[in-house]
Order: sequence, then C-alpha cells, then structure tokens
Amino acid sequence: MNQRKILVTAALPYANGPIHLGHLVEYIQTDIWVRFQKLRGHNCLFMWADDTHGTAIMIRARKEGRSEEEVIAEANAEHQRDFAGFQIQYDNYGSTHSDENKKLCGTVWQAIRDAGLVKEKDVDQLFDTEQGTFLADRFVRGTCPECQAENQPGDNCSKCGTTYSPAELTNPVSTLSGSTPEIRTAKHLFIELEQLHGFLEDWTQTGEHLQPEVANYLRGHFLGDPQSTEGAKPLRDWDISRPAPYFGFEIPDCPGNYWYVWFDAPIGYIASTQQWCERNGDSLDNWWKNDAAEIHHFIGKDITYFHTLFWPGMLKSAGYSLPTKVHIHGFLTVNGEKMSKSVGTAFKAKTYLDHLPPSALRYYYASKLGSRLDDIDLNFDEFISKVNSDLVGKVINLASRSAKFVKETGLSTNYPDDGGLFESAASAGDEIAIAYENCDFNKAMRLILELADKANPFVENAEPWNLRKDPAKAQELQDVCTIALNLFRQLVIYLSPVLPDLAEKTGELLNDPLRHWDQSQTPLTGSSVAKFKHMMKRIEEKDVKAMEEASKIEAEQESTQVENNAEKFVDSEQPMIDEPMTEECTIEDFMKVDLRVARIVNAEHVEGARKLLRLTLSLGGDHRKQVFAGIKAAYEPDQLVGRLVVMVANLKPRQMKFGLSEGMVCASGPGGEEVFLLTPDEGSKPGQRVH
RNA sequence: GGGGCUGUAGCUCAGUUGGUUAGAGCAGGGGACUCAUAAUCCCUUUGUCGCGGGUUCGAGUCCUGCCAGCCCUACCA
Repeated sequence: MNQRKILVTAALPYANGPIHLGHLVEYIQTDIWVRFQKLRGHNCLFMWADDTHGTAIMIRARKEGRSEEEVIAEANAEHQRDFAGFQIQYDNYGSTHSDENKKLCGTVWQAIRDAGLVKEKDVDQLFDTEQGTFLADRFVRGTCPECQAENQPGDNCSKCGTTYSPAELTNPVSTLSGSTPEIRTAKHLFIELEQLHGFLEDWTQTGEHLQPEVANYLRGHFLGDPQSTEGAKPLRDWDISRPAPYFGFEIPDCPGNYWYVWFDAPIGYIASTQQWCERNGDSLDNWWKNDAAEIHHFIGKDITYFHTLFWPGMLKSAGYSLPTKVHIHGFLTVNGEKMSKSVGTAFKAKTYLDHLPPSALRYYYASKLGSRLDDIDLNFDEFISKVNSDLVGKVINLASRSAKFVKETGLSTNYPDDGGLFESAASAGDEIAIAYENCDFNKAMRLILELADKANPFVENAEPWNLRKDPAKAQELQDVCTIALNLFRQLVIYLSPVLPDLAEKTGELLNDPLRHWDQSQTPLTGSSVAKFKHMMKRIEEKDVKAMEEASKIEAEQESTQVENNAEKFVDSEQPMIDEPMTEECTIEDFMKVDLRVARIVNAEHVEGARKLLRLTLSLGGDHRKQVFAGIKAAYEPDQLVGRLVVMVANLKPRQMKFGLSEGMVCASGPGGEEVFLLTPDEGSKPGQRVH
C-alpha cells in the first residue's frame, strides 16, 4: 500500500467557552479518522488550534477586567485538558494568536491584494460610545421598524420576520453597556469573491471535495446554477476588516483596521502546521504546496460557507493547496431536543468526564456517525444499552470468558481450525476500512459487531467450561481459547481508532501491542496471556443521572449570572443625561489623581452639620486622613467603620466649617439618600493605589 | 420569504443502477446455558416504507404536490 500524506484539521474551538458534548461529535469524529489513517500506516497529521480573535473575546476580557491574552491562555489550557480526557490526539495544538499566524496572514493578504481582489467601501455601523466599540449585530437590540415589536435582535425581527440592518432599529440599545449607540461610518475592506466565481463553481461542483448535499446547498444558495434560466448568482463581497478596537491582527497596509476573525482563523490551520514543521524539521510547503499531500477539514454544517467558498478562495489566491475534502457533519441533539444551555443539556466535557468514561461516548458517537449531514441524537437509554450490550456484552465478553483458561498455557503455537471464522473476519477488514475512510463509522461499527455476533456462538458451541473439566482435552481447550482470543483481538484492532484504550489493554493482555491494521490479518500464536482484568465497566444509570443532575445545577448557576447581567442591560439612560460625559482627559491627567484604597477606622456625626460625617481613614501604618463626607443621609456611622473605600488621597486639604478635610471618598449617585460608596474587591489593602 | 437535508418495526438505523414474500441491532415474548461485568446462545411477535397523485409490466427506490422535523439564509457566527 502506498503511504499517503494526509493533513487533517478539525474546526478551531473558540477560546470563549468550554468544550461541550456537541463539539465533541466533531473532535471525536476527527480523532477516529486520524487514528484510523495512522493505524493504516499513513503519514497523517492532525493540526489544530484555538480560535482566539474577535469581538466576543475582547468584550469578555473587558468584563472580567483582564487581558485578552489571559482569557485565551486559560481557554487553551482547559480545552487541551478536555481533549486529553477524551483521548483526542493531535500532532500540534496552536493558537490563531501566534506569530506564525500573523506572518502567514500577511502573506495571504498580500497575495489577495496582488490578485486585485480587495476594495474599500464605507460601512454604516452602530457604535457604542460608552464601550468605545463598534457593535456586531448580535450586540444590539431595539424596536422593530416594521411591526414596532420591542427588544428585537439587531438583524431581524423575531415577531414579524423582517430583516433590517441594526442602524434601522428604532431606539437601538447596546447590550454591552445599555447605552444608545450612534451610527458611525467607517472604512471597511472587502474581498470581491465574485472574481473567483468560476473557480468556486468548478471546485465545489466536481463531486470530489464535498458531499453532494453540500454542493447542492452552495449552488442553490450562493453560486446559482449557470445552466438554469436564472443563471449564476453573483457572490457578494466579503467584509474582511474591522475598525479598532478589535482583538486580532492589525492589517499592515491599513492601520487602525483589523482582519475579521474569520480571515485569520482558517489560516491558523497552516500556522499550526508550521509550528509542527519547525519542531520536526519538515517544510511547510511539503504539506500545503504539495499535490501529493491531502488536506482534510472536518467541520460542522454551520460554518459550511466559510470553508467551502471563502477558504478555497483564499487558498487559491495565495497559491496553497486546496482542501482534498471538507467533511461536514450535523449537530447533536439530546434526547431528541436541541441542546440547551439553560436546560442543562449542553453537557460540558468536564462534567461528562466526572461521571462517565470517555470510551463510552467515543463508541456511541461512532455508532451514530455517518458521512452525511444529519443531526445525531444522544439518547441516554440507548447510550447505556449500546455501550453495555455491544462493547461489554459482546466484544469484551469474548476475552473475559476465555482468557483465564489460557493464563497458564498461553496461546497455541499453531492457529487451529476455526471453521474459517478468522479468515472471513480478516477479509471483512477491507469493507470496514472503506467505511472508516468514508466516515461511515456507523457502518463500520455495524460490520464489526456482526463479526462479534459470529464469535460468541462459536464459544457457546465449543463449551470451554466443559473442556477444562477433562484433562485429556487440555489441547482442545487451549485451541478454543486461542481462537476466541484471536477473534477478540481482531475486533479490537478494527475498533482501535474508536477505542484506543481498549487496544492498549488488549495489547497488554496478549503481550503483543496493537499498532497496525494489518495485525488483524494474521492470527497471533504462542503468545503468553496475562491475568484478565476488566477492560471497561458497564455504564450504570445512576452515573448518567448524576451527570445530568450536575449539569442542571451548573446551568442554574450560570443562568442566575446571566439574569444579573441582563438587568444591567435594561439600565436607564438617565444618569448619562443628568451628567453628560466630560471632555477627554489623558492618562497623565488621570495619574495626577492619587486614588487609594482606605479603611474607615472611625466615623461619627458632626454636631451642627446637616449632611456631613467625619471619617477617619487609614492608609495603613500611621497614615491617617480626616475627611468630611456628605453621606450622612445615606449611611449610619456604625455601618461604615471597618469597611474599605476608595479615596482621593492627594486632594489639596480644604478647611471646612467643622475642621480640615484631607481628601475625598469616592461615591456615585445624585446625592441625599442616594449615595453609594465604591467598595474595592476583596483582597485589596489599605494604602494600595488605584490605577 | 428563499434554500438544503430528513421522514422505513416501540427505539436507532441498513436498504446498492426501480425487480420476487422490506432487513439488522436494541426493546418485547418463549426457551437453553452458567465460562463471562445478571454477560451469552437458540427461537419468536411487530411495518398503509410521512400523506396524495404520477411515470412503469413492476416504486421504499424516479417525478410532482402537500404535511412534519432539523438546519442555513452572506458586512451574524
């Protein structure tokens, strides 16, 4: 067999959230396919990375008060932890926020420029003045201009279905700050994809690279049919830039503008490969500019057009290899329903692993996954019965019912006559391999289980438990068990892309590691047999219930947080109207004000004062400040003693009627009873400066 | 609104270029066995192939209309 060079990618997980069982459909599918190719002896690489750019990450970092780099580093670690937990094995895990990626983006960009595909257009977009950012549609809500329904999303009305641009909304509100955004015009860069129409028509419609329903979808929706009466439809220009602020890479020849996340994300596939090449002394062109190397992308149907139109267009323009195949899968439903975070059916990878073994899900997905785009359903009753009856009851049962009879003797030195069982299972290998190759994993599993269904009756008829009672039949007993264990081993080799763990344990049991598909074609003889240990536990309903329960609790906790956030979003605009924004100041201006954390060590009423309390503030050590604060109506002195506040420490002391005030305590609110002191978060210490 | 995909036994699905009485696993029923993680083996019940038209000697399979579900609908991802 010729050794193929195969480069595989899965969609890049977005660094803004945890991995859940829906993601894992794809990642497990990809991993199985990669493991299968490696098992067949091909030179196969799985190149992967986190997708790190875009508004969502930027907003999240702001909310959490840390840098984007911190957010994505944490996500990266969590993601890789989850993948390890599910035995997903990749050759490199990079990040789209890497030097390699930045450079490659520049190269691809230049090529696209040189090809004359880039043009500039002005775009009207809503701008959140409070957050200082342009708003993507999903960060805007407002009243539908058509039917007046309130609180509608930025792109179309959920009541009447009208589509519009966010700028057309009546009373638009930014969901980030609750403020009213204004329309601003900004320059955007576009790629004129239509110039590549002919190429994309050819590439998508050859039938080689895409599943037929995907090709139909693209033709029906984007490309049009040149043969039809309506003819081809022009492809729209692709808006490839975002004005600052944006978390991403700044476009070198267009300062102040950044590549849209979907531009740099797929280039991350190449960047990840480059990291691998540098580590392993290989050249990038060997993989991405080499007709002898195949490139396979695994993605979900939601990101079809990025990978089947824009991406091939980019690759073509930049002179890289085009995808050999884009494998597109459907979504996961849970017990027949769409996954839902709020109901708690979007099970996190970690939650699953806390209660259930990874192999079970890997096998269950494999038994459901086909080469088409149908959604697959995770039904827990079926999950339990499939794993238990197929794997434990049928496959592993072969070993557990025969291994201990040959623990002393090992396997027979010559493979006995098994009535052609091994031979016919060996020849079924080709069909199973084809099913794997075509991503028809469900078919592969069906074929393998058919073999198991033939192996068990063999043991049944041979009755090794009776043979062992008669010392004269020792040889026969060893032969029967040699056959049973070889049939078992053969099944495990076929299953090993799905169940690497089982393959490992089987290798140990029979003292012969399973490394290559071809080992399924020759019986193993004369090998010693180790003491049999359970290779996989039956799934118990209580474990599934425990996981469901844990997930529900997580969902409830999160939804409380979301509600709290939602309240912020309906905030009144009144404060901003009452006190409009002051003029811009520089960082230097700000730094003149020395804000410090202080502890109120004493608070008392001031005789004769209507509004003031006398506070004694400690900045640590002997540093004390006396401050008269106009908060008498809002706070009782007793409530204040001991708590931390923020004060202006270098304010010029001011002689007041009742004494010298040596600073100010920070508070918000219009005054009177509505005064709210600022409180530093736990952990801050008196005397620390606020930056 | 437009488009894609799906609809076969209680459940999950196979059904190749249209060709005899439509299949498998699980679940259900009956029996056997006891080596094995209450595992295994044998036998067995179940279908208006979403609905209605059409093409054909013949349709689960092709065409068409309808119904239902899922998904997509480009400066949203």
